[in-house]
Amino acid sequence: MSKNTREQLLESARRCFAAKGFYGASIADIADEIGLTKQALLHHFGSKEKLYGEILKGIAEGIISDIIRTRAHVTNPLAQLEALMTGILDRQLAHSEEAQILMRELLDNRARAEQAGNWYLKPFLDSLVSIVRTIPLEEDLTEARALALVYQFLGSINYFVVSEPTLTQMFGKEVHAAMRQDYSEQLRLLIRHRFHHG
Amino acid sequence: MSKNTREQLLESARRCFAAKGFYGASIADIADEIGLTKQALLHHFGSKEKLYGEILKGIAEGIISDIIRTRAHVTNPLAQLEALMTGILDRQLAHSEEAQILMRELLDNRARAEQAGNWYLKPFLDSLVSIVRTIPLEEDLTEARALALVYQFLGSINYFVVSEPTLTQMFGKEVHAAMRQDYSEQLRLLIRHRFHHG
DNA sequence: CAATTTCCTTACCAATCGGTAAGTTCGCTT
DNA sequence: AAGCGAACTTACCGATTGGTAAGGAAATTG
Repeated sequence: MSKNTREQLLESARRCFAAKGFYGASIADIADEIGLTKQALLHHFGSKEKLYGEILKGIAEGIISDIIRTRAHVTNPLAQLEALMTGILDRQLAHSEEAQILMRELLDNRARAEQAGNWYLKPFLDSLVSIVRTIPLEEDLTEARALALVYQFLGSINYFVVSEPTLTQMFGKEVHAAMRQDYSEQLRLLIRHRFHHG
Repeated sequence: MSKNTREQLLESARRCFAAKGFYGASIADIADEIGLTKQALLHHFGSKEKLYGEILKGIAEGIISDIIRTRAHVTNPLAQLEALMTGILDRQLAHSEEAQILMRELLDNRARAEQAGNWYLKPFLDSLVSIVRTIPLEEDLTEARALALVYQFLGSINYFVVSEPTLTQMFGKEVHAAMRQDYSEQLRLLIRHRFHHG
């Protein structure tokens, strides 16, 4: 039964951290959401920071294993890039709390001043860069240029996922549903056009 | 002298909210940064929420006035879109606190559950959509499709700006400086390629 | 010169934060 | 049946949060 409680706490924490951020979410809220006291949470995770750390680790592992699975099934580098990006889009849309937490992490670790190398997703970025650099006619891109390119697509994806509530608020449910349906194709178009050299 | 103090408080608040978010930044910190007590801040702004509201309003006004200025100088719609996007990129890079605050707002107003229409930047998005829909061969895009398209570029920009500390941490100062230098051109390439129909 | 307003202070408040200490209640082992 | 550790609870703790109340100094106004 302990395993279950732990998983429930992690789920609740994922929701709370996504919605309110690390500072805004209280461990009392998180525990309360599944009918426990904050001391029960502390019993399982030791501290708020450790709980948050486990969540970050879990998210990174999920994303990276997704990537590895995708890379195994596609060989052509451009198709691989396309598959990876739409795969990430689908994943983030399905688990938008994860996208929110990662976006917040991007904003907060400036303040938290974590030591270098502590970031879980660098291998993921590195593999994207190396894929771009094997695309025909793009082999001699500098690391910075390839990274900038990759980052444009990643930015599009994450920004869109994270904007859901605001977009729905501003343009209505129907428009956002249509956007969501189109986005995958639009992303593919964007990538293809970018690499379709005259 | 009051005007000066007010402006100093706004600047300090902008920095703090950008770095720590609405919940993470305390009014005591903000006031302390210019050598005052939090009660002085409350005297000028009434409450934390009102202070934050003024900052949001200021940011939106700045961006929108930038847009209006740009639109007056360029006529061709594709060139206009390009100029607007690179203009926004430059602006956000120069005032990265603003980009951070807007990104946080995107994440937090889900939790704050603000009433619809309360968002300051809708007119800005609307004008971008209308520009896209006047680009040759794109006239019959639906609103959702045009918005998705615009959002891809905006996402690229804001995500990049906000990632500065993390990118610097992961890849070093030099790589990030190179990325920053390239990003404007890469953005232009992305836009041009996207609309360059075979 | 007197009165008022602006700007800021110290003093205080209840609420909430993350975390510690000390049980209690349970199921499992020996 | 005795013991034990895991899973929780209530009861606290000091620190910090946003905000109120009251007053003082100084400039502005009558």
